Amino acid sequence: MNTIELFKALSNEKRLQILHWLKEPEKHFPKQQAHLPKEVHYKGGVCVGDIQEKVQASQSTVSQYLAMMQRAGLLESIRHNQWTYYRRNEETLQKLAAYLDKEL
Amino acid sequence: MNTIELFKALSNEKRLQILHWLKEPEKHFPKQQAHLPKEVHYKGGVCVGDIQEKVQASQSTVSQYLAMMQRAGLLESIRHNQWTYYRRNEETLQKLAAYLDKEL
DNA sequence: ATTGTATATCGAGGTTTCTCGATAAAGCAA
DNA sequence: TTGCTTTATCGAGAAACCTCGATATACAAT
Repeated sequence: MNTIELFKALSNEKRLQILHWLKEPEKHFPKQQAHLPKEVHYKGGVCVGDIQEKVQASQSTVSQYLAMMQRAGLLESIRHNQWTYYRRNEETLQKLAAYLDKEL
Repeated sequence: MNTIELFKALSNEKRLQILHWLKEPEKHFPKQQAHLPKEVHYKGGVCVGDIQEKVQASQSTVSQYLAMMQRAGLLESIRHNQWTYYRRNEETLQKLAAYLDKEL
């Protein structure tokens, strides 16, 4: 867990918002995954396009934000066909919360 | 509590270190406050010079770091004579930890 | 094969951050 | 007053971040 990298990733309004939305994906992305058949359904994951539409930034910006958050460990992803689904990595978030609470 | 501002302030190795040191000031700044008489002693506060000596950065850098952390709410300060004593603002840290644990 | 869609990467311009030395301000000591 | 110490602020150059459009890649559909 690279704390600095994590705090940097969290230091941006839009990235923070994305992370927040992904806490309740079915709530914030109601029409999500119209593409995927249920059996392949990536639990809690939302594709880049749906996120982009909501966050109001260019496609490349959103793609880079998501990649950055994944590098920091905040998100994880899988690719299915042409879509990449991102969801939160709760383990990292838990660890960070514990670090803030106990060590910092 | 401005979350973005807080995360930015935490996104720097040296600032994070200072915050950490100030958790146990008597441990990390043993010869602290030789200047002050006990009755004026600012509990847990450490002066800029002592912090600068330990963090290894220029005087102006350290002064700016401390001011920035104070603006974000991570630190608080009082001035006594020519010294400014900085200590942690535990309330903000508590709130941030709670935010990370519950809301984020 | 060609076209279309979703995502990633590249290159670049503008903005912010990092960090410093120089200078200012504030207060103590002679 | 003059000088000394401590901290804050200013100005600036280098590095990092933000954000975009253009292009590349990967795969599906026709």
